[in-house]
Amino acid sequence: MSTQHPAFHPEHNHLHCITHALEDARNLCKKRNQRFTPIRELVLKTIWQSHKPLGAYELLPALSEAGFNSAPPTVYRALDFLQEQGLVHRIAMLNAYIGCPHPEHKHQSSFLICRVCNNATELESAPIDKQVQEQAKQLGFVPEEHTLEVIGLCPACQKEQQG
Amino acid sequence: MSTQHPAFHPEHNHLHCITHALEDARNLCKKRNQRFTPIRELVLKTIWQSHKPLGAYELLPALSEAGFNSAPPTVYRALDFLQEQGLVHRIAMLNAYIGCPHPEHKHQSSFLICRVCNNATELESAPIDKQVQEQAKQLGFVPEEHTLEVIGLCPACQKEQQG
DNA sequence: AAAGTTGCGTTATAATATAACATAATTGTT
DNA sequence: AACAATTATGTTATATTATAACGCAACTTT
Repeated sequence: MSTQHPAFHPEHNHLHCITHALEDARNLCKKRNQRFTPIRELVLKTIWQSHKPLGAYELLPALSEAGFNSAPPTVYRALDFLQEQGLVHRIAMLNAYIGCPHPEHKHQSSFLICRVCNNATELESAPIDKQVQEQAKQLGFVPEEHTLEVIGLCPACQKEQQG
Repeated sequence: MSTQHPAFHPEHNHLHCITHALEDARNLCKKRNQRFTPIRELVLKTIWQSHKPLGAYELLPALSEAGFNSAPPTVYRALDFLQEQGLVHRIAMLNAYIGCPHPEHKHQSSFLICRVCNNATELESAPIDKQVQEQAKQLGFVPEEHTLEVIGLCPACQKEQQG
């Protein structure tokens, strides 16, 4: 479980998450003939510094420090690209962005988000998809994409609250 | 089905929706000892002018026309109240607000939203709740609230697209 | 090497939301 | 009814998030 959902396991080796995500991204972009430019890579790397969703403006300092232009359009363009490639998801409730741990296949976005530590973990979307399909079908609606965002308490923060 | 989910049935008598929603709101507020002030009522009524989610700034003209102050805080305060009372839901993907057709019991928010006509209909949340509970439990996460937002094509707009 | 496409720099501004504080209206208490 | 306490609204200013528009640079294809 820890390897599949490291967000709620503070003891995990996060370097693995980062390097794996960046390698994945490089490979996917190559396979798809998409350009994984330095800016895009840096934005993705910055997002992956933690499992906490980051706002667009929180990504600007990293660009600035690396000597790039750091006006909003720069980061929004990178985010658009990364979202198109499925490398990051946007969490609408938070106006924030988070890395996707399995970007190989396009899928819908579902997250558990801890309201205390802000860590977020992506859920398997298949079971939700099925539910959505069923209910939509009854109404004659054709679903194209969706987002599910769950706020609550992660295991670690539950313990904190008891103490 | 038409009465339960009028949003996707253009022929429905929408006056019923409006009057019913306002009556519901009046009764609920009385029961809960909450003040259903003219501003709050007007904002709710304006939201209920259609089944399309409205942005906060789209609500301001109605306030202005009725002679109220129409600076943003006015409408946001009304929206906060209405959300607390479960009379409207916020749709995060759209930064928009929509009336709740069954505000009696607090519940999670789930919507099908047509990307062409913008009409939105609320889903029964119980089945989704169950899914969320199950997946959350496996990770030791305690869900507190969630939103599910599905973009797609409503029945009417599917027909349009064929023609 | 030229043309076409894609990405980036830059400036300005749009769209959404909240902070802070004063005044008014309502409610509860004597 | 008068007062105090609470809740709602008016008002000004500003924070936060996101996009438009346009020119230049870098890559890609031929």
